[in-house]
Amino acid sequence: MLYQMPGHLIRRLHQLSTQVFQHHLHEAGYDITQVQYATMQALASHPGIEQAQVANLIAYDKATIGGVIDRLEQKGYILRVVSRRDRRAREVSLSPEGHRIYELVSPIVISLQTEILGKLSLDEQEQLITLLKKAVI
Amino acid sequence: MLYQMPGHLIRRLHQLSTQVFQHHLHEAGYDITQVQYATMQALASHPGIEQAQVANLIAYDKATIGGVIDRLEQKGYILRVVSRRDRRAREVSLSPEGHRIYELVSPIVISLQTEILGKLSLDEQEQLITLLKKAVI
DNA sequence: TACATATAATATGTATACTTACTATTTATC
DNA sequence: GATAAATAGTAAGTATACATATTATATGTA
Repeated sequence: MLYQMPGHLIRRLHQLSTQVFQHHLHEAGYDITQVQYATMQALASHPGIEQAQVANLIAYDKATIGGVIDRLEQKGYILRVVSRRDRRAREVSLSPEGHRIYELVSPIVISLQTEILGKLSLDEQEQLITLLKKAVI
Repeated sequence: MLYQMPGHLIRRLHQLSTQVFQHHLHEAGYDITQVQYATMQALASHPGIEQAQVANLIAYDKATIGGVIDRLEQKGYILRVVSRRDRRAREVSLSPEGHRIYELVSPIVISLQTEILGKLSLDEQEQLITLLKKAVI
């Protein structure tokens, strides 16, 4: 009966998704997690954004994003400066090195997405993505 | 483009699922997580099972399950004894109190499943569950 | 302008989630 | 029966994930 519950199935698929991601990136010699990639993606398309906006963009808790950004900063992939407009805020952007890594990693990330749903036909993958999008709107 | 990636969508849905679960159980006065419930479910249907088998049943890492079982034991919901057959192993089962809580909580857990997929029609929910099952087999 | 309210980020604490290493014990092999 | 290999569980370390509290700063209102 557990195996019928969406909650359980979603957890399993998330687990699988994380494993596929980690496996491919590690294989290619990168040490970047899914959430770190999502953050870099947000910064690539919105340079100079504030931390709180990063959290909004990728649907994360601000405390969680704080830690993610700490680690990306330690790796030298991110620049974080106090905003002149609002001294409470931190403006975050990719460093040149961060941008370079982002460009190198993106094709890998895009190509592994199909493998996450490898048990499904391409048609079913499309259906699932459509349903997932509708479910999380 | 991030919003097209299954990995990202799955993470979002997992996040939503966890929130719905936690909200309803907290509302009802229980302090039990999804994983703790899954563990109790496994023990309800397989009393006296070993920890490693719990991990297999609900698809978890043995180190993670060790921590989950620690916390359930602290709450008094679980009994853990060294196996006489194999002194490395720990046989785990629900305590009477754990069983009582499991019975009380189960109807709540079952009823909240639909809410996790609340944005979808019942038809779409069925479709999604079918696809998820196929994806994680 | 004083002060209440709101907001951005950090700090703290709890609970996953997994990896690698380690201990205790069992099983297989000689 | 001795010993190598395998297995069950724990320990330590890293990275989410979120709730609550705190600090610093900004904003709205009397």
